[in-house]
Parts: sequence; structure tokens; C-alpha cells
Amino acid sequence: MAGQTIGRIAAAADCKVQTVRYYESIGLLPEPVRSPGNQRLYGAATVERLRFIRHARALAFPIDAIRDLLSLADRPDQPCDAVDSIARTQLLEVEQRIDRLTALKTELERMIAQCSGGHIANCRVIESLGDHDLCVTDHGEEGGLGPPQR
Amino acid sequence: MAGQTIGRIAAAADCKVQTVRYYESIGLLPEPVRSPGNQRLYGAATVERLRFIRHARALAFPIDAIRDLLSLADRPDQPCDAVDSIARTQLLEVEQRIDRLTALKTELERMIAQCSGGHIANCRVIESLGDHDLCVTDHGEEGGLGPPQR
DNA sequence: CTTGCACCTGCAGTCGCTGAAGGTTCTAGC
DNA sequence: GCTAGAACCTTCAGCGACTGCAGGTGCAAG
Repeated sequence: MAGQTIGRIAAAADCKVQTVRYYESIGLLPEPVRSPGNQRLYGAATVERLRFIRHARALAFPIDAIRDLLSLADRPDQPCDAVDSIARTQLLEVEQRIDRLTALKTELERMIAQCSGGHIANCRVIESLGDHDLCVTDHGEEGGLGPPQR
Repeated sequence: MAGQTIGRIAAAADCKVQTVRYYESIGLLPEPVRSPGNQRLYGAATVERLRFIRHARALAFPIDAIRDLLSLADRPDQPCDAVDSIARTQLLEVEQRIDRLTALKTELERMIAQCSGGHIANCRVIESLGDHDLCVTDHGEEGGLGPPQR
């Protein structure tokens, strides 16, 4: 088993080749062995690791949380409280983002509903954007204010 | 009316001083007049403009959409269809983000619920992260895969 | 007149990639 | 064996929307 090339494992994990190299550069993936011509060659374990990372990213876990999850996954005899806690934290984050976006949705719907289709001088959308006090919800910050938590 | 300093208008719009300078640098705010000592001085119109921008950002409009909205707001005699359309697009984006996050939430809840509190070797959370096929929803991409649309 | 805060410019860093430039290696077909 | 072209290599810059810092200047109060 000679190992897979970077292109193959990127395809297997549905990501770009550069992304694999990026993960290696930040220490999420180990440095692989190289072919005589200096090309990276990966074993099955690294492919699995990459798929794990990609799935966690698709679930919006931040890289640092994934780093923690990976080091936990490497100690199968440990209790899984820590894993649970990371996942619960992530669930909370996602729920908070949904809540904030739902407030935005409400506000946008209200603004749009008030528009009677006239001219910009009387446009409720423009007016609402100019005056936060017209808002009914407390859509605090989502949309870039503060760290994005992607 | 001598004009407000940058610190005052930043406070009035609930943002950082640097952010105001940033908006100027990307052309969202006009270059203000300067005091004899080279400090920016703003009139009431710019303060309003800044508040408009901040509110639109709080509603997650991208900067480019805000640029369009501002130039529309400057032509009060135009029909407001274009404004409406930008707002509807934004509403759609927000709804799509909510949908994607809801799928993530479902998946996270499922993973967490399956965890029986044992050891990592049997941890369902770890296992689920390693195998995308265990997912019940099609949580495509939200969490950094693709442009963030903040 | 001094203290200390607010302001100035310019640049680096954030997060998680993505793209491009410019070069090397591998593989398939002839 | 040879050649074309795909896939690989390294390095660096850029995205969005800010934020922070360093090193310097202006200004207002006591």
C-alpha cells in the first residue's frame, strides 16, 4: 500500500487540495511521508482524519474545537464528557445564531411589508434602516458585528 | 455648528472609531472636512449616514448592498422597487442561513442525544463526526464552507 | 504649563480558506 | 524513449469587515 496522493484524499473528503495543505500547516493533519519526488503520500488513517475534520467544519465547529475533538478522539479510554461538552457548546452557538437571525428576519419582513411601492422619499425600508428605534425586536448583532464564529 | 469629532459620531452610531475610518476608506462615508489640526469633523448628515450603515450591517446586509441602498437613498424621486428588491434578497439570504443552521442544529442534537456518557471508544459524537453517512439531514454547507455572507 | 485623553497614519492580524505564480514530477500515449 | 499535460510542489497575496497596535500629534481641563 503505497498511499494516496493529496488530490485523491482531497476528493475523498470533498475539499480542495490547498485546504489539505492548509490543515497540515496549522497542525490539524500530520506531516505525511513523501514520495521520492517529494510528493505527499497519505495512509488510510489520515484520510479518515480529514473526513472527520471536514464533517465537523460542515457542522460549523471552529478549528480550535476540532483540534480538541481530534486529540480526544485519539484517547479512546477517556470518558467522553469533554467531547459532549464541546458538542453542547457548539449546539448553543448554533441556537444563538438561529435566534439572532430570526430577529433579523422579523425586522426585514416588517420593513418590506410596510413598503407601499411608491417613491424612495416615502420608502419605509430606507426610513427603517435610518432609524433603529423603529425596530420591534432587539436584533443585537449578527451580520459581522463581533466575531463571526463560523 | 463646528461639527462632531470622530469619537462622538462613532459613539452615536455605536461603533469603533476605526470602523468609521474604515468606512471612509472604502468609500461608504465621504471624506469629511478637517480641523486646523487635521482632525475629522462631521456634520449631521454624515452622522445619519453612519447610523444607516450600522443598522443595515446589524441586519446583515453586505457592504455592497449597503452601498447600493445609500445611492438609492440619495435619489428620493426614484421608485423604490430597487430598494425593495435588495431587502427581499437580504431576507432570502437570512432565511437560507436559518434553514442551514437549523439542519446543523438537528444533527448536533442527534449526535448529543446518542451519547450515553461512556468512553470515547464508543462515543457516538466522535463516530458521527467521522462518518457523514450517519447524518439524517443534508446540512450542506454553513460554517465556513463557501463565502460567509455576513 | 502640564497631564492625559482623543486623534492621526499606516500596517498587521483575525478566520478559514482560495487563487495565482512559477517551478517540478508523474503518468499516459505514441 | 519521448513528449504532452495533468498533478504536484512552495510561497505569497487576497477575501470581508473589521480590530488592534505602534508611534506620533492635537487639544482641552486643571
